[in-house]
Amino acid sequence: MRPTIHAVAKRAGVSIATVSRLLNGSTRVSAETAARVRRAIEDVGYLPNASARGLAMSANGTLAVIFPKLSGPFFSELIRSAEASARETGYHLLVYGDSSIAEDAQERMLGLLATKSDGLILASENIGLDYIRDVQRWGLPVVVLGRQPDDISVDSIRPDNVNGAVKAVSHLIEHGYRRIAMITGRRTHLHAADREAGYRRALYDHGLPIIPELVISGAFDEESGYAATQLLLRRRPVPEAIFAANDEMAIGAMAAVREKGLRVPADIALVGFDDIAPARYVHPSLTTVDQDMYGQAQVAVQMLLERVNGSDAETETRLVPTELVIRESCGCKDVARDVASVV
Amino acid sequence: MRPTIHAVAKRAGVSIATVSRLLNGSTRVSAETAARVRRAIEDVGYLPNASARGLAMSANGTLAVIFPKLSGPFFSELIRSAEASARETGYHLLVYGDSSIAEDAQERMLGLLATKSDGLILASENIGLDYIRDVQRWGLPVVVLGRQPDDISVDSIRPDNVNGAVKAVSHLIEHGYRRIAMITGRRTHLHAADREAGYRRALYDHGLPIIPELVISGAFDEESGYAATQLLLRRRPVPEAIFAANDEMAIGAMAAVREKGLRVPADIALVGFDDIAPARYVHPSLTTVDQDMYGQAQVAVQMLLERVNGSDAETETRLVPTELVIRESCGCKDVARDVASVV
DNA sequence: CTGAAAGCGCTTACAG
DNA sequence: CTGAAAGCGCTTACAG
Repeated sequence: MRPTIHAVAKRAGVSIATVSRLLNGSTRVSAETAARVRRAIEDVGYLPNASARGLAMSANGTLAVIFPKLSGPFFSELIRSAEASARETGYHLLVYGDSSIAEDAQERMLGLLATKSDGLILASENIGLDYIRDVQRWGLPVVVLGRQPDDISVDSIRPDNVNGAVKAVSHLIEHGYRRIAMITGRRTHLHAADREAGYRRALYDHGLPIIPELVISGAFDEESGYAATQLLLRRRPVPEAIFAANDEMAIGAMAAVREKGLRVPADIALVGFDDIAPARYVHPSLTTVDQDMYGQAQVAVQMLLERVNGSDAETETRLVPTELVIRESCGCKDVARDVASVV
Repeated sequence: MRPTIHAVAKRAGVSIATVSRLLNGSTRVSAETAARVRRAIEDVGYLPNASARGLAMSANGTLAVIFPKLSGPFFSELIRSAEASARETGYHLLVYGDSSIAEDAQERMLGLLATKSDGLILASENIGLDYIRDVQRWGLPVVVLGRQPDDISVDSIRPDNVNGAVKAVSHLIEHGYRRIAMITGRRTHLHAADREAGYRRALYDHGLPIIPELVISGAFDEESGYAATQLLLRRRPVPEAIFAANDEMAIGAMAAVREKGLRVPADIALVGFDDIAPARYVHPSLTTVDQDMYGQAQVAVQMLLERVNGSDAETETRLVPTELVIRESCGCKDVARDVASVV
């Protein structure tokens, strides 16, 4: 039997109300009594029961995050960051894979999760709007990360795609490249539209024309980046540089360029977006834009806690700054001859 | 106000005991009543309160994992796998970074965590034995993953390092290499001793001598792998292959070999251990041993649940099988000329 | 500053 | 099969 607040009270010769007050930082406890109670807590080895506390306060001091099938580093930054932020503010973090949600009868899942946490970070694209609505209807604050729920009023966080793309393309322009192609994605894709907008803005700002035949749509995977690049390489003159809307497509592009017997960046420079793990290890290493998942998760927790603490401000989308990560593929650095880039 | 069990009972015209029985799968409810209660639950949109339930049952249906500063893919496999296994058995998963634990006054941290979960997976090397003892004293089942707590009786999980090393070295031997060096670690390192034992066994099984000057100790990082290899390359004759006790050291070794103007695997073959993310992306890609973090986490949850469910069997260490991942650095495949390995 | 008591929302013997 | 009631371990007005 674990010691309860009663054991502490008995030992200290006070009522449980007093113990509780001390525990909850109330000042309405005399110094003497406080000392005695603290000793008693030590003596009996007391730890407050979270369920009892949760029941009494109707709050459980826990946040939940539903995580997606992200690639490794994104995933770990997401969880690490959310956990660290939660911890800092005294919250605990519950995690759920989005597949757990999708498979179960939503009701049940919702139920369990909804009564176990005070707020939810939804970091997956695979959860339907209905789920969000259910959670909201239940009075659980939600914050969405990495997707764009248009038809619903909910707080969300996203990387500053436009500025990231502007930085990437401006960097290429500053290298002296003028004929810069882009591999984009469907306009409906959360990030594609904004990254393309950034591309256009950078060209515009530097007085360069947008050449429609240099903008090709891919599907955000390696294969489509490869295919798009094959098309781009048939344009005359051949583009001097390619900006891919994500790293997967950039890596596909790299393969296509190589296959043509051309070199990156000597013949064609290349910049991606996201800074996924392989970006550092491909050869040449890929210049790209970091979307700062750590920062995004931090902001997510922060926004969520505002809601948990009762804010009823209008829902909003918070943009997290993106940063250019300069490596070899843009032509800034000599391409290493061996594995040095990973040593 | 969220609906409670009373609202359901009222609507269904039964007592809350009956609702509770239905919810908990008791069969002692007539079909008619059950149907009525189920409807009522739907109608009022009822979800059982986890805190109340936890308090009444003195169990909260939650497992906790303290995670380490692992590299990306290990980390995500650990969390994903633990979450999936927990979910399958109806448990929720709470996560904590080990730094959260280390910094706080242990008491508080322990307190919060201990009353919020029914069992703990400790996947970090950075937690002192005292912490484990405290948790155990509190009656919370613990299972340790990825470390070797000698002085304490606790269940643990580890990869089958010996057999992994045997496979790796045997593979090199089957390639025809005879003069096989090893970069190992301090004997006190959890994995080093076993991996070295596997190396020795493989040589022994194939009737090959163990040449002391070909076994050099590193520190499980790239730098020491690099340094150890520089030494190895001064041996005469030069080793035909190197088995590094982990991938970081193997990658360091790769750099050292290259720097000497030698080629991997043509001049010196190389095998690592762990299958970290870069292993796929270095050039040539690294043959290595997968320590199956997903499987380890699965077994961890399973062992933990046995304890949670009351098992008082002797504590034990469960070994999770390791598997050889054949890539280019052992000489099995032609080394790709470009980024094809990542495409 | 402190205590007695009600209440948070469940589960589960105990009767019937 | 079903209900009344006690109890899980806290918090928090309400008095004093």
